[in-house]
Amino acid sequence: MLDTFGSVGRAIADQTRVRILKMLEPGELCVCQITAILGLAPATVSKHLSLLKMAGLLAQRKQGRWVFYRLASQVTNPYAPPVLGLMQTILDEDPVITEDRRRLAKVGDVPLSDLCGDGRFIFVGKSGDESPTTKN
Amino acid sequence: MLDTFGSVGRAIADQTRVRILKMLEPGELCVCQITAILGLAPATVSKHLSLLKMAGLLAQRKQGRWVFYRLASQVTNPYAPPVLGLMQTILDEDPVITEDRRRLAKVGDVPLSDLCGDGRFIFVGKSGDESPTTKN
DNA sequence: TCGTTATTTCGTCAATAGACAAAATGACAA
DNA sequence: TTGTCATTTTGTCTATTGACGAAATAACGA
Repeated sequence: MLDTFGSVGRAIADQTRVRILKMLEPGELCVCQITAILGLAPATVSKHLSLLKMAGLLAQRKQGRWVFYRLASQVTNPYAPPVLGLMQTILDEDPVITEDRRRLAKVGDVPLSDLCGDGRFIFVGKSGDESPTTKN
Repeated sequence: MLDTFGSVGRAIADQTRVRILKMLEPGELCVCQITAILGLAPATVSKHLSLLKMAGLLAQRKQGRWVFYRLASQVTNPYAPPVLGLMQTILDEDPVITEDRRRLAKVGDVPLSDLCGDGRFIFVGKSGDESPTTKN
């Protein structure tokens, strides 16, 4: 019980995982999209996603090679819904979160088949000079 | 903003700190009372209390040599109230929390001047064999 | 089948966190 | 003042966490 709550507590104790939860509010995203927005190594992102899923905060959907994550609607951890509910009421004005949203808007416009491909598509810098750069 | 929320997130990510928050629900407690219930070194408890206070979850009152901590009512961190509110609705059936409450009831009966005094009063074991033992 | 690609798992490393003892601080009491 | 006691700070140790690259896995397409 304390452990179950603890898994949720530890899940939201990390800035990167909070960013993931916030960027999934509008809807599901592919791992490569999340990776592109965060600018972290795929392995790192995968670990965070796995932890969030274990805590019952995220759910997973597999479509071919791609894996889509979304905020959990089915309750596997009784402490997940109130925490998810709280998260959705806060941090909307945070500069990091709004920047993530800006990147998310651009990511949404790029077909997955272009976006993935081993980090060819990476967002650099902040808003203003944030035109996506393409390797090669 | 993300940092401010992060301080609350990290605060509740630790089991010991959750226990502290739960045992303070009925009202303020002296550091030595909290220490007696937790069975941890005073320095460790002090660190946890300081962290919870920094996160805006606890407030402090000094009375002579003793320091009393209580759940924060004044808002110094905008994310503290919703989290404190959530905490008070959960974990009431958790075995660790209920055992802490049992110890709390006993601690309440002991005058502070007896309770403190360098760990003379320590709770051992679980309910059933939990008669407090007194060194000397 | 074989190669390619998205994701996960594994192994490693540096940074952080939680534990304690010892020392420092602050406050009462003689 | 001087001693005592509750609490905090400091230093140290170990365990955990978050990061990455490399290797393993899983799924598509030729």
